Amino acid sequence: MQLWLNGELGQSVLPSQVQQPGQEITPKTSASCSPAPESPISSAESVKSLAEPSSQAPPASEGSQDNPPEACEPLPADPQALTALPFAGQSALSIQELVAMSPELDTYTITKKVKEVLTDNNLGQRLFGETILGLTQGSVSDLLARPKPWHKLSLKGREPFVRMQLWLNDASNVEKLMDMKRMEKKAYMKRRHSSVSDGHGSDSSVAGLDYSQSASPQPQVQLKKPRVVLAPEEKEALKRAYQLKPYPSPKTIEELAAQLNLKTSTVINWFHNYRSRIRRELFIEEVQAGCHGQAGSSGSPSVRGSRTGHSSEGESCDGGDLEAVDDGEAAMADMQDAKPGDQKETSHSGRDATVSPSADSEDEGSLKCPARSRKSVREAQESETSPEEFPKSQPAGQTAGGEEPSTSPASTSASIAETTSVSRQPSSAATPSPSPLRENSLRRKKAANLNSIIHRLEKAASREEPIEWEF
DNA sequence: TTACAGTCAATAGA
DNA sequence: TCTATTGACTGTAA
Repeated sequence: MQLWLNGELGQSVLPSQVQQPGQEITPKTSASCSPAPESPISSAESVKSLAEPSSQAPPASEGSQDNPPEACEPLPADPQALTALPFAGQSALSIQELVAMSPELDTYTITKKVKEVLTDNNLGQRLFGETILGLTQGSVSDLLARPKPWHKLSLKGREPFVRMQLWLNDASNVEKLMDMKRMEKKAYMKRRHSSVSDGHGSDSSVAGLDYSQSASPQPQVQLKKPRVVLAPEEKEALKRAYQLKPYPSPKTIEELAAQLNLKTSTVINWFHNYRSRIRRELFIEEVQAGCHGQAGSSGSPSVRGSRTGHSSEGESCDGGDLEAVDDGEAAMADMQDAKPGDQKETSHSGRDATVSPSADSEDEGSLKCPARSRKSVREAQESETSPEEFPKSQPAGQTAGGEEPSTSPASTSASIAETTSVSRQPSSAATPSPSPLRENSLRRKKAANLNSIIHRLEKAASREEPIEWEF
């Protein structure tokens, strides 16, 4: 059933965005079949287009006879199993149906394979994502770099993997993609040429229009709000706050926001994103630790270490990338002291270590790997502390769950404390500073202040009493 | 309401 | 030009 890959089926599945080689591809619409009102194309469509690059791709909607908005595309699932899925001829199953019927796939292996193929054939994530998955480059990058285990994925989250598997099922797909790439390039050159000869701006001008012009009169042009870029110090502060309390109360969030001079929504988003990304890192570690496929060295420190070494949350949350200690750290002393006898291994693992085999129902995979499930994470934290308080004893070196001491948030935060943000390249958000020296001292001051905030947070937590923030 | 999953899209770095 | 990162947003579930 290699759908589109193989032929007819193929037709109905590709995310269409890909349209004609020369045109702009607009991924979006992630959900293949879901009704995506505003989005121009459905992933389903784009997928399809892939199958037939320049062809007169039949109206994307065609397949959809049964289901709503897009009957969507039929996709094959797993190499073998997927192939066995029932497809009703052209109209086959919708991607969702396929996903639902798909056997468990090894997301790690799939992404690995995809990466290999893309690399070997010099195909970019953008093209692949937009044409095959109906996703943007950033999403593809993320997906390939940090695939979540199948059992942790929602149906929607499984779609890209099913698509990838389908794509991998047929070697000729690579060729098709390469053709597309060539065509795109050709089209690009053509455009470039024509625009140049026209004398007016090249693409950039076109693309740039939005911006430059938007600034102008255009009525309905709402200025895009600039992307917020948190300064290293701010991130550090947030990370520390996270170590103390991954689920801060609204009040705490407000206070943090006020202290950091950020919007509360930014702080909220940061916590959401951070939790979510940390979780993902943990999943990856599980896989890499071997608990995924082959049993075995489950979570050996070494494995973990190597991984975290570079991108794991550990790094992110623990500041593996931080450097110098800041003197203003005095305030953090407590935290450091509190840290669990140094049994840490710096990595976000503070959290995973915590996980107890307890079990939360997750399926096999998770059972084998002590990953903390959403529930367990929260339970761990909430069970011991009221939503309002900080995980009191955590600093003592135990994770909320109170079991394995290994890395604890405290230790992590401690490490963070030791390495305060100085040194990283000034983020765009940082205010331009007069001189390096001055900047440095300002930073130190700021860092000290942030530390102090955290320190108070911590104290408050241990006291269990709300504190008034005045820094 | 809150948290999360999944994404987008801006941006930085190579 | 491509990939990685990350703040923000949307939809969903509890």
